[in-house]
Amino acid sequence: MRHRLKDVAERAGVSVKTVSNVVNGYQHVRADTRARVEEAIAALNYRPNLSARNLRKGRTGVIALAVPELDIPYFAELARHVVTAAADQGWTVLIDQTGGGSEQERKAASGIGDHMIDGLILSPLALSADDLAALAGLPMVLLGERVDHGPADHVMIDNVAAAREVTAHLIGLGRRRIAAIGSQRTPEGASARLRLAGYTAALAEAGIAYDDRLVAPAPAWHRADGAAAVRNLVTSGVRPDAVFCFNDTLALGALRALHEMGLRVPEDVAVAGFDDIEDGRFSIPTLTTVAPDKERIARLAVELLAGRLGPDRDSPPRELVAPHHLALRESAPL
Amino acid sequence: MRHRLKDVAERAGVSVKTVSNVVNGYQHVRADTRARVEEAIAALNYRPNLSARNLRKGRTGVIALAVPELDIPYFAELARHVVTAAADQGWTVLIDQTGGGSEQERKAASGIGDHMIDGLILSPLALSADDLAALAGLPMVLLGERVDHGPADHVMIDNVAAAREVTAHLIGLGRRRIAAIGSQRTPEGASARLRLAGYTAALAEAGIAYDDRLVAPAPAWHRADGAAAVRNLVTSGVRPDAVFCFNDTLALGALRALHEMGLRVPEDVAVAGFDDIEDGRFSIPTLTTVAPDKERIARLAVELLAGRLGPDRDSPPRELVAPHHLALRESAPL
DNA sequence: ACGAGCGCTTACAACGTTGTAGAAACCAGT
DNA sequence: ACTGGTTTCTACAACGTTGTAAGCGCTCGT
Repeated sequence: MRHRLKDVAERAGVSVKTVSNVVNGYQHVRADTRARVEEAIAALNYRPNLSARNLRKGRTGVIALAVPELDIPYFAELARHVVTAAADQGWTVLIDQTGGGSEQERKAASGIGDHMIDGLILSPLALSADDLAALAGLPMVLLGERVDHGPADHVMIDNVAAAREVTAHLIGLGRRRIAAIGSQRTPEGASARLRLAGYTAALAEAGIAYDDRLVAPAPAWHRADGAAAVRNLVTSGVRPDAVFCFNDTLALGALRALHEMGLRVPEDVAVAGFDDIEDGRFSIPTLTTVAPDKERIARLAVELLAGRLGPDRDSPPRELVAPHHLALRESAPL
Repeated sequence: MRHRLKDVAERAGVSVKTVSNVVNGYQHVRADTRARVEEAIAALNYRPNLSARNLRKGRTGVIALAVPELDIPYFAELARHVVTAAADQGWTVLIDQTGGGSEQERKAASGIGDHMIDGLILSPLALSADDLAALAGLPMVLLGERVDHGPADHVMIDNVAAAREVTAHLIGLGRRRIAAIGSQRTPEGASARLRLAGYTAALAEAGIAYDDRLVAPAPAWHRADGAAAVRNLVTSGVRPDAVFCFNDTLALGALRALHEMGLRVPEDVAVAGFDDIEDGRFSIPTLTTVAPDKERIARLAVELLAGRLGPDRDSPPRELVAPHHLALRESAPL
């Protein structure tokens, strides 16, 4: 059923290597020989055995993408773009779910299918720069905010600026009691820290006093956490007139909780998120959010990895910043 | 930097095969030999080369999951469960995005990374049973409704029953003008056909006349399609008092469109979906839906595939039906 | 017609691993 | 010490591919 070069060679009456040459597009093969070989390949439905090829070449043509959770829309959308960008390089993407745990992430980084993958695009939550440095084995590109100036290539957006812009937009709407949802004190909370920094910067610029009762922590960034945070804020008597959620799923949860408590969005409370996931374009109301250029992020990551596997093998780590913009929708309109 | 069995063997003063035996947990290795080898493995940070192992064993420990689109929440959630279930078997999952195109699906089925994967879990949209039969090369498990009694193992839920139940629920709420959104006449529309059949069956049981103006096609099953279908229905003067959407993203789009047109859910129009995606638990209003047991579907698929790779290699194709239930929420409450 | 040169093809070895078969070492029990 | 059996270890070959280097045969210029 499954044939090898040898079978094709016998059928075409040539050597194994000649078939290999045809398969690999080697130039110096006589036209009629090539035709005969190709006929045999077609007849036997020959497919190269990649394990063998990899063993020989030391390359697999497979890269891994490791994200915390696949069913978080942001990562799913990102994954789609990475798969597409990788296809342009002729790569297949093996997707790994780390669950955000450091052990899982370490496992991913130290070589999922050891030698099965040529490189890794990792979106780390739990691992620190030091952890990662210890895992230098595999060519790696990091996504997101976790590790700045780490030991590996790195693609991110300017979180502080983005958070500042979206907060300034809420201020521009005349809101003064702006809550921030999603703060985290753990070392994992690098994104949270940056976005919080942007938030406070915008407040400072507008001369609004920082009130830490308006800053709500969220252990994870799921819808349920956003909803819980809003309920806490409102029932504890802090009356925000706007909410900046550190990602869109938090914001969708917040919308839900506000609705349940009879508060109107945006009239009573304006809401803004971060990530621009598809859901936010159809929620009720639609969601104002920071829109990172995911397609660009994915493409940059893949290109950086391609560099690492090729000419830039030993160049110093690079940090690339992808653009973002504000998507103004109903929850905090223009 | 990267070491081989041979390096470990030299350091431990044993043969290559003994190291291999230690790595593979072979029983008959003297305790002190084993200790010496393990010390050497640790010292050199040895990792087996999977390409070589695969070449030798003919197995890769990698299976592929091919779905139409990763950023459709249903598939993302399913993917998460498949990855988890596969991990229990010691497998890694390579995720492939077919985009629902027949060419892509064929490519996936005929061997993504030829010889790189041991088996395939495919959620086909475009391929027919005949197409698939031609691709018998790879052990395969199909998900969903596309191909009944096809040439491969198959996991699904009882779509007709589920659609009948949810429609009956809407009827039970006193609704009589129940729209169905998502019908498709193309061969790709197998799920659509089954769900439509359940819908009509429920109408018939309740003695409600079928009105084909209430049945709206949807080219794809995205939020935008659901929104467009509802707008069409309402502006064309058909006044439904309930809408059964053939999946949840359609339903979320429908909620949005109804909201935009000033219709209240569920008071004016009740809405039900299909899939029980996370979004539907936080939408405004929350979404009544058919909840397939995704975790079970994933586990069954992985187990079937494990069978195919093992003892049941040549047993006839099996069809397994996973359970589902109705999740009653605000959009069409009890 | 002959050798140089080139185009085309091939044999061989190697990539790192494991299955097979058998050798060597060990352990009683006589 | 010797046998028979078991445990522990090893040499060798093979998985399917491609790089190397060399071989063959053709063309062409003289």
